Amino acid sequence: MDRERLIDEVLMLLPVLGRGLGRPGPRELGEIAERGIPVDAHISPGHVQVLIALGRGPHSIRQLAGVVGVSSPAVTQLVNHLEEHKMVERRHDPSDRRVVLVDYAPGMQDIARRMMEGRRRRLREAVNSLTDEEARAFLKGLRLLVESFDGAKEEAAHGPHR
Amino acid sequence: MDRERLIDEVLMLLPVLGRGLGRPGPRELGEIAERGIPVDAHISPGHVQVLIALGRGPHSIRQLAGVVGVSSPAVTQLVNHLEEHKMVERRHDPSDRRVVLVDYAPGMQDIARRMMEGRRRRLREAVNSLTDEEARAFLKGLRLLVESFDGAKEEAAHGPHR
DNA sequence: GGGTTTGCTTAAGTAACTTAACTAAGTAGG
DNA sequence: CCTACTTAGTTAAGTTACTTAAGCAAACCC
Repeated sequence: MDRERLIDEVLMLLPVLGRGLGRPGPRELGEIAERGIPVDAHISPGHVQVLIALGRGPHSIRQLAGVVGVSSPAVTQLVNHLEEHKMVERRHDPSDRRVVLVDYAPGMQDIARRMMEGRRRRLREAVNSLTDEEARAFLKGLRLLVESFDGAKEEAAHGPHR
Repeated sequence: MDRERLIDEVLMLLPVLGRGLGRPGPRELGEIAERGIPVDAHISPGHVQVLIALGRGPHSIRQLAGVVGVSSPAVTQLVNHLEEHKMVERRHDPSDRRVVLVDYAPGMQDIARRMMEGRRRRLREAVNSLTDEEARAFLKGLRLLVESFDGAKEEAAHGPHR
């Protein structure tokens, strides 16, 4: 397939995905409610990213900002929201009391995972129609794309003529 | 690779891409300005999608909404913005005067393409590090994902218990 | 030729970011 | 140590890209 046409199609599809990820997914709230957990939370892509990142252990605000790809004030707001809904906790790093360590609230790791299940289910359907090889290529493409955007960010930071 | 971990990684990466697509790309405005075209426009992913869609000929607002994946009021606003900057034109379909046909403003097709060149360049770099086979698998994955989100949308529209 | 439907726009509201300005904690030199 | 600088996080204010609801005008339908 012609590369230029492929690029056009990717440019058409990527924003659709970006928006789609933002939608709640109809069932997720109801399901959690059935388990007796008071979640009227609206979970955005950013929230999902934070919850997944915490799966690899506690993170500082700054670390989360890097991983999620947004500014620290944005992470502060994401964490505020998750904290209000008792999904995560803040505590101070004892070795450096400036840094705020964010972690799952006690016992919330599994529940957080279930909260994301609606989104994960749809993703799983899509990924499962791919062969192992295709899945690997797909992920490779995504990573390359992310890299290229990171590059663009730095380019912008150093000024257009550098 | 474990599918579940792959899904987590995709959930981490997709929002990053969604946001990245939104950034202007530092050079693009300057470059256009050099060509003497007065573009102080801020071009969002939605605008890019509209401009690409028009490459396949004029579209009604409703058609654009479908292709771009947003509501018609949103398209109205996108087109307003593009029209203010003389990128596109509105005209009435003579056979049905309700429908507004959107098309490139005269001579703007090439220029529109150049305006998107910054974004396309970064995308091209990424895509060009893929083999033909990988590129095909990547596109296939993207399409599947988009489908799965479209499905979710209808599911939501018909109510959660249907 | 009234009544419904369809296509688009206008209006109003919201979510998720951004940058700039501030506070508090750690670090280093004299 | 205390003053000056740096780093981590939050608060504040503003922007953008959407959403739904309501309105208007053209087309369709017996």
